Amino acid sequence: MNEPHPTRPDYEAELRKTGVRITRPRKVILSILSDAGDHPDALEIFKRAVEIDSGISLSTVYRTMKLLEEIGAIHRHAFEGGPSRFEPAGEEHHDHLIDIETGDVIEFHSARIEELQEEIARELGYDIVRHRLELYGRKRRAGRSARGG
Amino acid sequence: MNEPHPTRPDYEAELRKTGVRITRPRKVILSILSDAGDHPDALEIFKRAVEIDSGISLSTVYRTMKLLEEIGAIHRHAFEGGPSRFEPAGEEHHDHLIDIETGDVIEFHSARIEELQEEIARELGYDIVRHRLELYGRKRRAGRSARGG
DNA sequence: AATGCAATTGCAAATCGTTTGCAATTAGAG
DNA sequence: CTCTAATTGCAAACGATTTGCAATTGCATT
Repeated sequence: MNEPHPTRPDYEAELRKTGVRITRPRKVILSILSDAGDHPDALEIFKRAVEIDSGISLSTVYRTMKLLEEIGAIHRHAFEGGPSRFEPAGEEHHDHLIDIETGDVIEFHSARIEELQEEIARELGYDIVRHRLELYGRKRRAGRSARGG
Repeated sequence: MNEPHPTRPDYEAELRKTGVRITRPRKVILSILSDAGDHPDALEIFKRAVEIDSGISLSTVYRTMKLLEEIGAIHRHAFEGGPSRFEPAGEEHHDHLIDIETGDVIEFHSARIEELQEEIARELGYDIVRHRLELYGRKRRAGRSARGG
């Protein structure tokens, strides 16, 4: 068995805390998010949800994602091109490397880069509110030396 | 007055080079881009264009931006929230700090960050094809040390 | 367990930024 | 100046997301 995330988020608790109803559609969506190891978009979440309860609508998925984002339970990422993709907010801060061939997302973190960002902003007279660092790349061809091909 | 860009791009030449027609609408749009010191979006370019030639359509602006992007004459940036914004491709590579209050864009560059990005990607087994580093912040309240000017 | 009502839903229509099909116009080679 | 393919404006189509609305439902209350 593989743990999708180090910190399994208890979304229902988070929702209750904000005085929001735990409805059937929300339960389904929340369960999907809980064990999503990837970074699905709204449509993908919708598809997974329909398999569990065919009555769920795409609007509800969008509404739920917005709700979860507002209470800070998930993060929304608008990677180049595609629709927004989501991930639980539990983990600690990280940036993303997107495989431009597969769409796979790899998380990474660099304290040094963060420091440099702060430094740059400071020098420009700004306070960073949030930032976005995305690397778009492709898997390096293993084996022979660096060659085009 | 003020030089919008260190390197004033000769868009018409670039277009001619790719065997594309220099039409009236294109001339207008190109002239706007040439002395745009900011990072306007398509609608903004359209508005400026209409002041010069009221016959220009928004579709043509979009088509021209796409064309210029394809030949590598401009860069498109999809900053959080808003529509794509454009800038001449002439300058050397840089990233962006976006003032979340005004929408102003400040350009910066950090060789060190670039290096670190490469290093990270390499360690993850990837080659970076492109990347995106955006800082979203607000002007620091002029406390004591730094003074805005 | 039944009640009541605001929160939530599904649906369809609306929205926003952008692209596209098409018939009319036009740049620019000959 | 002629010719034709490239380009245009327009409106309609687009994909992702949001919204109005009437019907439904969670859940605090009896």
